[in-house]
Amino acid sequence: MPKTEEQCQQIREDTRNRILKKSSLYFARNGFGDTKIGDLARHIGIGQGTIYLYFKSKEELFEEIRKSAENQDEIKRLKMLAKLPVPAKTKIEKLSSEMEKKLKNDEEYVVKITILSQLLLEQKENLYKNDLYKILAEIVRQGQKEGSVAKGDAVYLADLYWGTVYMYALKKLFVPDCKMVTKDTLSHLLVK
Amino acid sequence: MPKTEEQCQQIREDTRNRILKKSSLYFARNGFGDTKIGDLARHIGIGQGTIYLYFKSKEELFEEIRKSAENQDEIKRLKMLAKLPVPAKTKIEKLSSEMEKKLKNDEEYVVKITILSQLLLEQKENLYKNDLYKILAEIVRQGQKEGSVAKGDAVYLADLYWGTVYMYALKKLFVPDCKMVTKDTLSHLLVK
Amino acid sequence: MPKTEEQCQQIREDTRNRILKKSSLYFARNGFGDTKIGDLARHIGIGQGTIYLYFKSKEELFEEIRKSAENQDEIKRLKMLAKLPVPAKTKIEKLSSEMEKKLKNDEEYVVKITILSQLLLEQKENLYKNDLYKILAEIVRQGQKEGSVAKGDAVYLADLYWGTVYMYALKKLFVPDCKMVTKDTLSHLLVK
Amino acid sequence: MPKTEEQCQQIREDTRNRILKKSSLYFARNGFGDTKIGDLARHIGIGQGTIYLYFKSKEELFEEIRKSAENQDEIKRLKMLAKLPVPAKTKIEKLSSEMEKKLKNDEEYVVKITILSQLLLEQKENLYKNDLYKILAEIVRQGQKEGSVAKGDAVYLADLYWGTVYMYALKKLFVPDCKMVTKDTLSHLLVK
DNA sequence: AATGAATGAGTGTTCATTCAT
DNA sequence: TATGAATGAACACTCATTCAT
Repeated sequence: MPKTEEQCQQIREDTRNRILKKSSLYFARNGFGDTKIGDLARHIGIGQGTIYLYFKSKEELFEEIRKSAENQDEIKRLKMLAKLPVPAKTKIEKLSSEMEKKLKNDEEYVVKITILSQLLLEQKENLYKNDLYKILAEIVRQGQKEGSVAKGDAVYLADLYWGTVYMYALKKLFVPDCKMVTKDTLSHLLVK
Repeated sequence: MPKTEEQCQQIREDTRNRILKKSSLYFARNGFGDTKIGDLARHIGIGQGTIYLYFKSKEELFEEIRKSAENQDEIKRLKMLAKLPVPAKTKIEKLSSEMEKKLKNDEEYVVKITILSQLLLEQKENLYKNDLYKILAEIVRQGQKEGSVAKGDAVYLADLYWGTVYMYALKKLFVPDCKMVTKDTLSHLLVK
Repeated sequence: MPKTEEQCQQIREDTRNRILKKSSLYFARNGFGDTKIGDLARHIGIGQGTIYLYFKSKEELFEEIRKSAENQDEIKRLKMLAKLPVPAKTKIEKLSSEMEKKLKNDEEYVVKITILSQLLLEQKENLYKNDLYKILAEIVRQGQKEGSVAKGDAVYLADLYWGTVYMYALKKLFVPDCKMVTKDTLSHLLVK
Repeated sequence: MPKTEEQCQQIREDTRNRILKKSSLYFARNGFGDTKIGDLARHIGIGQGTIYLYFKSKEELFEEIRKSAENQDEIKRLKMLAKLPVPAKTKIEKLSSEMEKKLKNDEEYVVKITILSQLLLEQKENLYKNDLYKILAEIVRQGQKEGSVAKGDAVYLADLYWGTVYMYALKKLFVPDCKMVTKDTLSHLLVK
């Protein structure tokens, strides 16, 4: 007797997500060229052919992963933080605290930030026009007005901040038991 | 008109270095797996076969590049700096000043630091036992004694410092006209 | 409400025949290598797995189709025709008339003749030892004695005749609204 | 020392033609789906990779072969024949004589006509608008006026003629030592 | 020493077949 | 019995390496 339509739908959804999630770690660690579909499939725990039931090619799978790293939740959260009626210093400390936590515990987030950053690096332009940079720069400017943040190019400082986050994400991905950045270190990149 | 043995030797040496230099940029940008010998040869401006007159394999070429990134001049210079009879703050400022200059102007150095860092990331152990880390940590400890450097794990701080340098090297490699870190920012990662 | 054993048997038989019939058209059009089980199942309107409930493999299905194309009814009919106590000319005209009708209206027959001919072509030997050839050649010889059929190698003429039938079967299979051979044209391949 | 540009050009041209020629026989015999690149390469006597230096994919190679089968020399010759100031009967006899010779001796031509015919069959429309059909039909009409060709639809007769040629090409391709059509048989398809 | 056409081992992708439901 | 998701062997294609010139 055939499976119901719903069951099939569910199975397909699940498998697709499983592939995406497990692949993203693999690609983040090994890059595109060094990732072999055979190894990847074994790592996910499925047959090679199964990947091609869900993605047309290795390249499409990679793009799909990149797309999902680009999703806008992150930016929405940051926007909300930026709009809160609190001092910039508080915002920065809250952001740093969150980052510390995520970098420490949330592997999915670490992978996502790594992939997202590689995307930004490769775009070769607009790097600083990215929303993450623009919003953080805005907070920096607020902090400079309030006197809590050191003077200087706000975008430069936002760049320093996100760059540091990226660097520690990379480290987390590759170095087991690496030293992880603290919220204080992150905050002090911006606040006096 | 036959060339003298010396001339031949010289030509070989030159070609070899040309391959090494151009390749290192290519590998640093694309990684090992994504670098095709065909593309590389075209980028260098020589025939594919020529590469194999100078290197046994793609892997050997890559290793050669890594080796030259690992050379010890850097560490010697840092050791000498560490031994100078001056305050830690001065050492750190001198180091940061040098780094700023090299990151800005010396593409070869930028490539080198990128490759070296990738090596360290992939080693997965000993990261903090590397001489660069140990020596800088020593300077940090000196600074902490002298009261110019904030308290905290010296290795953590050394790691933060070199990580930041690496991050900006990466940025330089991928983002044209990127904002570059200043010697002050670098120094302030360590000194109060 | 459980079905009786008979009903089950009947259903199985029906499905099996449905697969055979629809597949034979598909195989005749696309050949073995270009026929994908997935496409075939979709074309039949059943699940891929279902085919394997009735046939062990793609190859067995194909063989089954070939076998049913090879069945001997055709030859029996021709043998009976050959034995009739009438002039060869009459036999040829009757045969041609039948062929015209079948080529025009009986798709199943068209498919069968196509597959059968491909079989004969690929056998690479014995082509002229096939019963169809031998019996028609016999009729041709009778006609030559009777003076109604042109002189010449009887097998050559039989070959010409069946070849022409095959060619129009092919045409029917691929070209919608193609011009179809007439009984007169067929007859005149043999009779003066 | 590098080969000269000319030499390379020549080698490339030669290899490309060799692949095309040998492949066309292989594809004609086995069809697209049953032709494995590995087998094909072995049959040609080159490495698998070599094929991909000259053709982007198996499909492109196949298309290239089809294209070269479609070339217009054939049609030009037929056009010239049609325009000659001689009776239709003579034209038909000359054409048939040529066909007999080519079918017997010119394997390249046999392959070409097979591929071309498969193309025509698969086009599913316009079959009778093809120049070969139109020109031969013209000759038939001339013959009918002259009284040498039997009455009837000229296109039907042209179709019968070319179909027979195709059928014998197929036979030649698959059946070794097959009986081959004579110029007389071909002519008598049209002339009284 | 230099080239680029040729190679085949290795990788990506398809598809006949199996299997859980 | 029927299904279609999953599988892996077979096949298409790529690319590091070789070799004739």
